[in-house]
Amino acid sequence: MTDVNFKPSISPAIQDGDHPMKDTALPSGESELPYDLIELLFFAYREFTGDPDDVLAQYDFGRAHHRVLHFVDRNPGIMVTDLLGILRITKQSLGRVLKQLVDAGIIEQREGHHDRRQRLLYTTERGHTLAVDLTRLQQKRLERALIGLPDGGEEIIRKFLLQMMDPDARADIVKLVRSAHDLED
Amino acid sequence: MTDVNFKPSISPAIQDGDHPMKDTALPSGESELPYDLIELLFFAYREFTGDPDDVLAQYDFGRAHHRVLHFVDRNPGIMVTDLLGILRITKQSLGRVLKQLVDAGIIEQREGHHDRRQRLLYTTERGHTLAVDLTRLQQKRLERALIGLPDGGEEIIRKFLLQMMDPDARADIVKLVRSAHDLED
DNA sequence: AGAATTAAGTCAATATGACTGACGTAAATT
DNA sequence: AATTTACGTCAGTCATATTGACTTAATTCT
Repeated sequence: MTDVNFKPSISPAIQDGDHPMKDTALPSGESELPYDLIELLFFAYREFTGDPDDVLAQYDFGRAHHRVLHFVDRNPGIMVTDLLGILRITKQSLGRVLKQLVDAGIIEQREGHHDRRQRLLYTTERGHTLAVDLTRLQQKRLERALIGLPDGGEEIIRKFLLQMMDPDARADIVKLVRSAHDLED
Repeated sequence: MTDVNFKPSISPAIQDGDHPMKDTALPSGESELPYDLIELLFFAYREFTGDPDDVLAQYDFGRAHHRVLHFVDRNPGIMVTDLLGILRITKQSLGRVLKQLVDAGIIEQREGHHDRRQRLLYTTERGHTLAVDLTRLQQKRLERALIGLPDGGEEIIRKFLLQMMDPDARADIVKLVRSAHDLED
């Protein structure tokens, strides 16, 4: 361990009261800005994506590999083009990560039957196992987060997250996510 | 525009039914894994962080700058050490980003009164304005996401996000986020 | 008063994941 | 036959992060 502060005091210095402009005006309703939700989203998402990291590190993989693995495992036989569309990265970016996953025996490519230009993507048995392991880590955190919510809480979370998407993107997302289709109000 | 697929069809090739192992077994209750929440979180967070990008690009800033700006604006007079703790990055990483923000007149550093080693961080007037502008972008998306949720929906979201954190980290987060303190169950 | 610790910063090298731009090849579509 | 699509590759770059070593100044501890 070198320089990094893992568990800091997190106590901003409120010692001297001469902040330049805070407390002085709040010109246009700034006090109503949803700072709490914004920050909670930041911290929650960081924790959420952090869980799989240790496991992935054992394979010399990173988050990019996780994302590819996840969506291939969830959409067996997906085309490279469609995967690029989901991840919104370039094929050059995908290329390196995908090659490493194929070389490691996590993902395999098969020629399309109807269209022989396609290299359809599948997880191998090992790859599927890894994908499920990582999902279970995230499942644990989600289950803890859902504890104590009122009835229908999970549905509310789902609706909230879906509505975070631009309206015209929602249909596509719902199609992709599948199990969320029951809240297409 | 070159190679990138911005609005793809997102329709995994379900054409050929010979997936290697899917639909064949589901050995250990995999069907109950919360794939929908996991994917919705991924897409929702991407949209959420994507909003400020265009504005930031005009200043030649990226997400790293946004995070620093946000937490400095929210915690005027914060110590460098505490900021490092919140962001969980090294001071070398912070160094470059912070220098650019200071050079651009977005953040200013002042010597601590009680401890002259400290370089307490404040947003300038310009910096504060930028921070608020970015927050308002995210506010818009959040408000759209909260539409149509039942009464107490926002509280449920807040509780969910807070419970995504490890229990021992929650107190610190609550202290930092402040406005969330009413749900410390 | 002297030693140890803390706050902040710097130099140097490296890794990861992304990007742009330009091309190439095979297969399908028009 | 011409065009488009699917996929891949070569080459260079950028943003953000890392590790490790070291310095300076100021505070705290003994």
